[in-house]
Amino acid sequence: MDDLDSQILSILRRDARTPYTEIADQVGTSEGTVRNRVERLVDEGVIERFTVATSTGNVKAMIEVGVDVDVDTAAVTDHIAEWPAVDFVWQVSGEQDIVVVVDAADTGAVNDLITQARELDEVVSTKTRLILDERVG
Amino acid sequence: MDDLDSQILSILRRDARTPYTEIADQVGTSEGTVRNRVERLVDEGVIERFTVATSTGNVKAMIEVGVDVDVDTAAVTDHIAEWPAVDFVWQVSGEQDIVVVVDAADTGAVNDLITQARELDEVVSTKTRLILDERVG
DNA sequence: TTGAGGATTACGAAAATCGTAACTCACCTT
DNA sequence: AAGGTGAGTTACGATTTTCGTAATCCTCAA
Repeated sequence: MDDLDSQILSILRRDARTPYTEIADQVGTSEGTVRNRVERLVDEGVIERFTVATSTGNVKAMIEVGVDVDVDTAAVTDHIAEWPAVDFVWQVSGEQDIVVVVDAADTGAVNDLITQARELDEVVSTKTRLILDERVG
Repeated sequence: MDDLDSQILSILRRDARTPYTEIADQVGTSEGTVRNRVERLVDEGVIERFTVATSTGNVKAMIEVGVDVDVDTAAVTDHIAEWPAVDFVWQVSGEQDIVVVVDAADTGAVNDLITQARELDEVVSTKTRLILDERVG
């Protein structure tokens, strides 16, 4: 993972369909080198997979969830990850324990998810933030 | 968004680099149709972008950033998005204004980013949470 | 200096993409 | 019913990208 790898990754993160030839031009090397490096990054698992970010709706939000101290946080995390419209579920350090990133059809759907979370016995608090805008690094 | 679109999306989610020709074979149509539909899905915003899921096997964190009231939050957001190791930058509602999701080499690199953020004139506060575990929905 | 191993480049063949024109088909209008 | 319209699909040649492989370059160590 040197500087060249990082540059390639940052281009692919923005658009994973950028041709090797164009990446090569941008980072100042040859198509073959880009190809070799991308293959290596995939082998090493640095690139997990090529995918599409879909937005079924248009409201994104972060829901911070607090759970009881004696709860199996990982189990709750797994459970929530199964819900529709959920992009990520993170176990985090800090006041709350779980952060759920959702991409819902509308604010109503976000609200449904919050309600659903609050109804879990393990959950003691939620705090929601709408994501107003997103930039990709 | 009919059934054909869904099939195409599900193939792209699995591997966004699947050629149109192969998708066409799998869903029983022509390359041109797949191409038209993917283009339409992109135009409609259903497909936000083609990207790579990376796991540098390292330290992920959420950095919540508060900025001064009279600051152009969007400009700060754009600026931070350029930093290395930054996955997303979100403008959010709530106490803080910006959430930066980073995937850094180690805790030291996370710390560097926090320092870098605090050094911006516009930034008045930061709060960091390590992401201990991630599930995808 | 010499050799080895890994990374990079070069290049032709194969494959995919792209632009565009022709075609199909459902739906309207008269 | 005939004719027209427009969205979606197919066809196909030109262009671009990918892919396999061989040659070259570089660095390090013996």
